Amino acid sequence: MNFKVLKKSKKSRARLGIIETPHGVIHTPAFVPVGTQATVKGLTVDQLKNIGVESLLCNTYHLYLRPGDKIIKKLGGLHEFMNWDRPIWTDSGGFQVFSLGAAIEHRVGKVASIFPKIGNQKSHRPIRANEPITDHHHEKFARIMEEGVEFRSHLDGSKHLLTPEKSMAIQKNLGADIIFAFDECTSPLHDYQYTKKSLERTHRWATRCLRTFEHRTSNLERQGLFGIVQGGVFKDLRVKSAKFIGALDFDGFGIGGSLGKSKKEMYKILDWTVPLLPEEKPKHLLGIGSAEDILEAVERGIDTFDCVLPTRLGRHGSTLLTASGVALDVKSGRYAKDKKPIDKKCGCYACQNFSRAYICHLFKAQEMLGPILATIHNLHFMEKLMERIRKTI
RNA sequence: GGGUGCGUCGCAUAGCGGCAAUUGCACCACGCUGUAGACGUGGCGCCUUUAUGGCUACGCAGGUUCGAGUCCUGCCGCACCCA
Repeated sequence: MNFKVLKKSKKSRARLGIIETPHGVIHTPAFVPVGTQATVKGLTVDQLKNIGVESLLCNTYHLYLRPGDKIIKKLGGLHEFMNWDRPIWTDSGGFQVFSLGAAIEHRVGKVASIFPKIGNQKSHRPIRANEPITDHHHEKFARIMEEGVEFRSHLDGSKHLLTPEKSMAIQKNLGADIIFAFDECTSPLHDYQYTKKSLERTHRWATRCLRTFEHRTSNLERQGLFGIVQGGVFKDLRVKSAKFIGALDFDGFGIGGSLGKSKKEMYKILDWTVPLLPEEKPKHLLGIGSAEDILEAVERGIDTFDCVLPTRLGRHGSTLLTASGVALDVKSGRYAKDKKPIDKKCGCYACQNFSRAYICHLFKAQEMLGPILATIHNLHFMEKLMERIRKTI
């Protein structure tokens, strides 16, 4: 993997670049759709290519559990398996440490503006490490240790130990072009002490990943390995992490973990960390993907993004409409007689061919074409957004 | 003509003396940011000062009871069976 900065903005830290991988190039800034289980839910690879998608992000944890990384390796690797010949990224399983662990316990997402509305709680006190779980319906599936993370499979309850070494081995078997170091994504409700402890462990895991990872002579032939900066909302921890991870021999960097309780906090986190990372290497903001957030992050020097938001919103019947990312709830009955396309200025397959009324009907009737068309629209929207950003730089 | 059963919030259901009343569907609103998510949460008689509030409600009319969707009588309607 190689990265070249082609142009730098004079107004901000934004830059235009190109990532070269064994399976082709990624023009940055780029949005990377998520295809967790070796598929972007609902879409064929041809549809993705028509939209202009250059790369996809798949998931180590999910593919390890099913069908198994060894099977995928035998079948010729992930590219061959899913018939996608363009670049693939794989997440390390680090996010599942959170989503199957603290997220269940704390009932939150990684951006804490998504606070739970359960009960009458208006505010959340920070959660201390090892605090007992009181609600049995919210028992977590992940237990974190120095060695790695013990998962209880969400599929069949079986136990699996995922370690930095194992994550690297799985990701090697899957054969993605860009892979991530195994980390712990912390919760916005974790306090300073816990976040610090977790950060130090993630740093040790990062060096273990690098030690396991095979560096070959030619950069272009081999996988690129990205290290992940953690530290939650705490400035000194983020700075410490950016310095530590940034000094290691990674091919690029991800900014991960809890990104605070508001968008402002997220932007601050980027302001603290991005300038401390090697300038010539690509920087990825993990799991962020609203149009507004992407614009702010690009200005702060982020090159690539992955996010489930456009695909998930599409499946759930919300279609992205405007540049600010405001969604139109196309499945709502108020569009049942609306002849207009989702967005009359949009050139996507859905908007060129179908009315809101038709797509609304498909959702009401639970026809699979509804989520498919809405997903096409949303990914097209993201692709155009990134294109516009690249032109502007 | 005789008999049996049944009539509950748009539809379908639960309810067997303390009920504005269960559940599913439909409908409506909101949420979703490295995918346990084609999902989740809430609402769904009317009114209001939104409350340990008021009113009106389980085919219709009476009755028993402190209290009736629930028990009794009659009527109406529907279904099935026997003539």
